[in-house]
Amino acid sequence: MSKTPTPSGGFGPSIQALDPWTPSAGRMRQLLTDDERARLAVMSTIVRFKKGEIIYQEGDRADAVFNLNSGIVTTYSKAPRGREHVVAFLLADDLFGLSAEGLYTNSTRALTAVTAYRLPVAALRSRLTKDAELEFHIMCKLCQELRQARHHAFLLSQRSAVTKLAMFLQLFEQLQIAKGEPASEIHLPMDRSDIGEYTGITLAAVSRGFRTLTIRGIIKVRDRHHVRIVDRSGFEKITGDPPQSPTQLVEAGRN
Amino acid sequence: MSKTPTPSGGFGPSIQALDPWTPSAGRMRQLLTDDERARLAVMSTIVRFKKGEIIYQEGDRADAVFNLNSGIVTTYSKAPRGREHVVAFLLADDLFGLSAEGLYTNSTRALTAVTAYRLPVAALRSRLTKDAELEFHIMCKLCQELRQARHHAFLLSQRSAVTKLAMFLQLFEQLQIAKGEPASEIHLPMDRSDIGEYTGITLAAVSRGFRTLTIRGIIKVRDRHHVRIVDRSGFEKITGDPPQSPTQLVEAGRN
DNA sequence: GCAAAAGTTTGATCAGGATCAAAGATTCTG
DNA sequence: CAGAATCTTTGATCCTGATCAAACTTTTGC
Repeated sequence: MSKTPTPSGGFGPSIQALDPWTPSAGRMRQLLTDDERARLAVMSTIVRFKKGEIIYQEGDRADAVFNLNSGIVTTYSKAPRGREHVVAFLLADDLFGLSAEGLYTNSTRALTAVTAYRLPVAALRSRLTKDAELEFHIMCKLCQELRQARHHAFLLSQRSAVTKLAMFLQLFEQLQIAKGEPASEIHLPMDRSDIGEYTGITLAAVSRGFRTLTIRGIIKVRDRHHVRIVDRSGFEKITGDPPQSPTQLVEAGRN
Repeated sequence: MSKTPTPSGGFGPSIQALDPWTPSAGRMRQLLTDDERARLAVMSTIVRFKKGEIIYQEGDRADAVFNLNSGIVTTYSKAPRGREHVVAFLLADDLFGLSAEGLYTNSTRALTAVTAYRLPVAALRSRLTKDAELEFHIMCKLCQELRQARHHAFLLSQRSAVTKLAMFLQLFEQLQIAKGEPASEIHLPMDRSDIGEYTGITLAAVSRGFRTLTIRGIIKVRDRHHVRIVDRSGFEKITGDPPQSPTQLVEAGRN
């Protein structure tokens, strides 16, 4: 340990600066190039998890990072009163395995059957040392995460359960669009209690929230995992969102 | 860009990996070395803001980044129903000015009289292109921000107003410790409504929350801006936090 | 294909906060 | 320093969502 990096701990968020780190419209979800992906792939092994299986737990020694290939994963942490707080839902191409002090900072569980690439931290680290391009892309991912985390906080700061729910649906709709999938119907792979733990409301409130939106003619629930927004303007009145364009790259920045 | 450091992975939605980006115990609040700071300083100008002054607003053209020198700044964004959502409080040495698509993503206001360095984005960008060290440190800051944003989300996911308030106090206490200031008394430079907007509860609820904690003998409120925790274990029972050590650097990573 | 398990809806009750409102403190400002 | 503007406390009322619990429904495992 020599001159260490030094970060700050401010509370405040510190870096709220910079800018060029915004994904280009076309590649919202894939921040790495195919090339980079391939180079990393040779250093990794494929791992599979069954639905419900725990991939790692908070506090476990963090010796590897994962790149989700297929399926859905949820990251969560323990909250008081035996509850769980869902930090995020991870989709294909997401990287996960964040750690601090060599230990994972939260737990992850496969929500569906999952396949992922498991990349030893040591390998990634040595690769990063020589690959500035890769490092830059990881920086982009960090910025993206930061934006997402703040959006999550914003969602949680809403007072009404229905608003939180609507914002949650909106989030998933946008994710789906970013993935290039048809968006006429929103696919929610997780169950009601996961939604509750993400939105900070109870299971029962989630259910009632869906009913309320249905009764008001805002959404139509096909089945447990499929919802369609039938009254767009009513929906936007609830989320408070006018149109809101997807993030886009403005300035290439590097090279 | 040559030898780069050793970041970590991405997550959640994307980067949730890697590790070494954890502040070293000693210099929690200063991510940049004095050297780097000096090099950036020559490219910046000093700006001053009076208490209550708006530094920039969401949507303004983002042509500069700021490094807070003295005073307290708050970042916020507009929420439905004319409310404001406080994203963070910024203290000395924090960088701010995050943007996307060339526009600031939120607004900032001086909570007290403020002095800051104003650094044109173009200058920073060109500097970053040649300075891997600096880039690494900025990466550290991003990781830190991400942790903070997630902590904020966690706080907001709590059901009880008193719990949120206690977690908020805990946060400020830790910040103060990180800054190397005596921590027997917590200094809260913002007013009650700012606290409410950060914790997602109303002004009135903040006030009642302080009273509740006082009545229960957990805290003692000296005045508007000074609180002391008098019953530590009772306090920790509320926040759900046992001891919780401050983040620390595990692996130097780079030369 | 049928039980058992898991997940979901719905009900009834209750408490914690939101809201609206007014009175008390503090801190500006001229 | 007095009056104004701001911030904070406290009150009264109402409503949303938490809780506890029971009836349904869908999925899973044999």
